[in-house]
Parts: sequence; structure tokens; C-alpha cells
Amino acid sequence: MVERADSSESNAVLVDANAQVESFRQTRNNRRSELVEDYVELIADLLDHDHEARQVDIAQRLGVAQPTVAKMLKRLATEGLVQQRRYRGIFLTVEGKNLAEKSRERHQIVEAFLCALGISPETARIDAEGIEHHVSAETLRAFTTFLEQTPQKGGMAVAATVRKI
Amino acid sequence: MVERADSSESNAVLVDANAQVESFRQTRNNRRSELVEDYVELIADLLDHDHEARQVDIAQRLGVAQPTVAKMLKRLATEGLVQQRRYRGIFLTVEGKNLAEKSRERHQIVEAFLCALGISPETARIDAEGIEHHVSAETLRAFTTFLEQTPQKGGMAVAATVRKI
DNA sequence: TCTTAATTATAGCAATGGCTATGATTGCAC
DNA sequence: GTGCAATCATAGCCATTGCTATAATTAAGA
Ligand SMILES: [Mn+2]
Ligand SMILES: [Mn+2]
Ligand SMILES: [Mn+2]
Ligand SMILES: [Mn+2]
Repeated sequence: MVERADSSESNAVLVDANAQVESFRQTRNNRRSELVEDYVELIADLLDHDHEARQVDIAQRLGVAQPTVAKMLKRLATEGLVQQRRYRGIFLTVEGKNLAEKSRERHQIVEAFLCALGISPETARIDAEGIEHHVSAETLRAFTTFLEQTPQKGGMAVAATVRKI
Repeated sequence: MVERADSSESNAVLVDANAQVESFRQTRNNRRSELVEDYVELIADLLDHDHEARQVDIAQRLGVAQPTVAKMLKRLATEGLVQQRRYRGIFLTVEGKNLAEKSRERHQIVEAFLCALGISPETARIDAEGIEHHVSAETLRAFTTFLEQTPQKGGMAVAATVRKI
């Protein structure tokens, strides 16, 4: 790339290039773990509710085909997050449980935060499903602080999104 | 999938299946437009700043290789969002400009909102790059309202993130 | 037991988004 | 004008995430 001396001729201002590339890289990384997080979280939910998590149930809840789930579960098993018992469904390893619990907590905080902002539960549910994967630890703390400072709305929102025992 | 009568045996509560699948579907759709939005927004920024947007500059700012950009630009041209002038760089069509402006405004609001929450500018920048694509119109309105209700912090944050003329 | 329905696995395809290596053009400086 | 450096295009590779169609296996009921 060539350096252009006439850059300052324009009054438009660009973000620092190094900073911007860092943002894009981090976002691409987050994108790669989105699916994994949603899978283990959903599996944990199904296990809590039904005491089992079958491929067909996971597929139905995600809105994808069963072979798509089969392929992803193989990957999760390779990564040591789940254990497949033949025709008995999927179970989480310790590592998988940890990731599921972390993802679930973050998901609930994000969703409750959106509700506390006055967003409708339906929209909060939909938006949280995507936003959660791009919320850093610092942002999650800010969301939590905000929820604590608005106890009524925040409290109700948290209660409304609780999905575990 | 088999119906299980013992579902109520557990005290764990699952979100409604139809609602959940709608969330996942919407999130997958958003994921598909993420890259497109980032590209047109970045191209608009480069055009405002440098009066041209070359593949190498786009690649450098995104942190990807130049052929990756070439392939994506071909797709954007097919979709009628950009126009490639041979060895003169990339330009936005009217449709591309509209999408870029919409994406840029949403991006700025999200980033300013995070700053107004007390999140550091660096973290706000990184998180906003991913979050923006999953923010619905309703959530964007809620963010805007929040910014208007916290004029000092919000105003400063917005000023700090302005990147256009 | 044995038959069947549920469950899971596999094969084969497509689209997307990365990469490196290399070739082709063009613009500009000399 | 010519040559070189910059810019862009292309080929070929891989991984991921989807799909449909179909086979294989298992659990369970008659
Ligand atoms: Mn989630
Ligand atoms: Mn999610
Ligand atoms: Mn953006
Ligand atoms: Mn972005």
C-alpha cells in the first residue's frame, strides 16, 4: 500500500488502523466459538429438563437438520466437551459443563439487561441470542452493574429469563 | 421425536421451542450479513477519508489477505452494492451507500452506548464490532433513548466515535 | 423373539470465508 | 516511451456450516 500525503486534505477521520484490525480479528474469533457455545448451552438445558439430550431434540430446537447436529456433536466430542453414549443421547464432560454454565450465565445477563432497558421480552430473547457471543468480560460486568442499579426491572427480567433449576 | 410424559418431573424450565428456534434462525440470518455490512461500512469510511478504497487498504484494515477481499468484492458487485473500476478502486452504488450509512449509524450508536455504560473505549470498540450486527431496530431505539437520557457521557462518547465528515 | 419405529450415521452436495502462490495489468516515475 | 512497482485477478487448497437422501443400528412393544 502506498502512503498518501493528501490524506489530511480530507476532514474525515479514520479510526487507528491497528485498533480496527484488532476489533475485526476479535470479532472473527468470537464468531468461531458461537456455535460451540450455543450447542453446549442447549445441551445443558435439555439435560436439566429432560435428563437427556438427543440429536433430534437438539436439531429441532436449533432449527437445523439432524445430520448437521450429528456432525457438530462429533466435533464437540473431539474437542472433549461432550460424550456420546450410543443411542442414549449426549452428555457433557466436566469441561463441557463449565463452558455451558459460563455461556448460560452470560446469556441470561445479556437478556436480562436488554429487558431492563425496556426492550420487549421477545426482542430481548432474539437479540441476546446473537449479542451474547460478542460480550467481553468487561462489558458483562457493566451489564451486571446496570442490572443491580435497577433492581425492580432488572430483578423481574432476570427472574423471567431463568431457565435452570 | 418422542413425547415424554415425564418432562414435568423436572423442575427445570425450558424456553418455548418455537420461540427458541426463531431466535436461532434470526441469529443465523444476521451472521450471514455481518461481513457484507462490515465491508460496505469500511469502504464508505475509506472513500470519505481517502477518496478511494483499494483492495489492499481494505485487506489491511480487516486483517485478511488481499485475495480474500477480491473474492468478497466480486460478491458485493454481484449483489449490486459496489462498483469496481479497474485499477481505480471500489465505489459504492446507491444501494451500497444506503446500507453503509445504515450500518455506520447503527455501529456508532452501539459503540457510544457501550461507552455511556462506563465501558472503556477500547473494549467498547471491540465489542461493538461484533454486537452491532445483532441489534434489532427496537434495541437500537432503546440504546438511542438511553444515550439521550445520559447526555454528558453519551454525548462525549458519540463525539469520540464519530468517523465521518 | 421378532418386528418396527426411533435414533443415529454416512455419503454427497453447495455456499461461505479463509489461506498461499503466482500471473496479469496498470499507473507513474524516469 | 519504457520499465518497474503497485494493484488486482486467479488458481487451488482447506475448514466450516448448512442441506437431502439413505443406510445402519438400537430399543422396545406385541
Ligand atoms: Mn446462548
Ligand atoms: Mn447464542
Ligand atoms: Mn461496523
Ligand atoms: Mn462489525
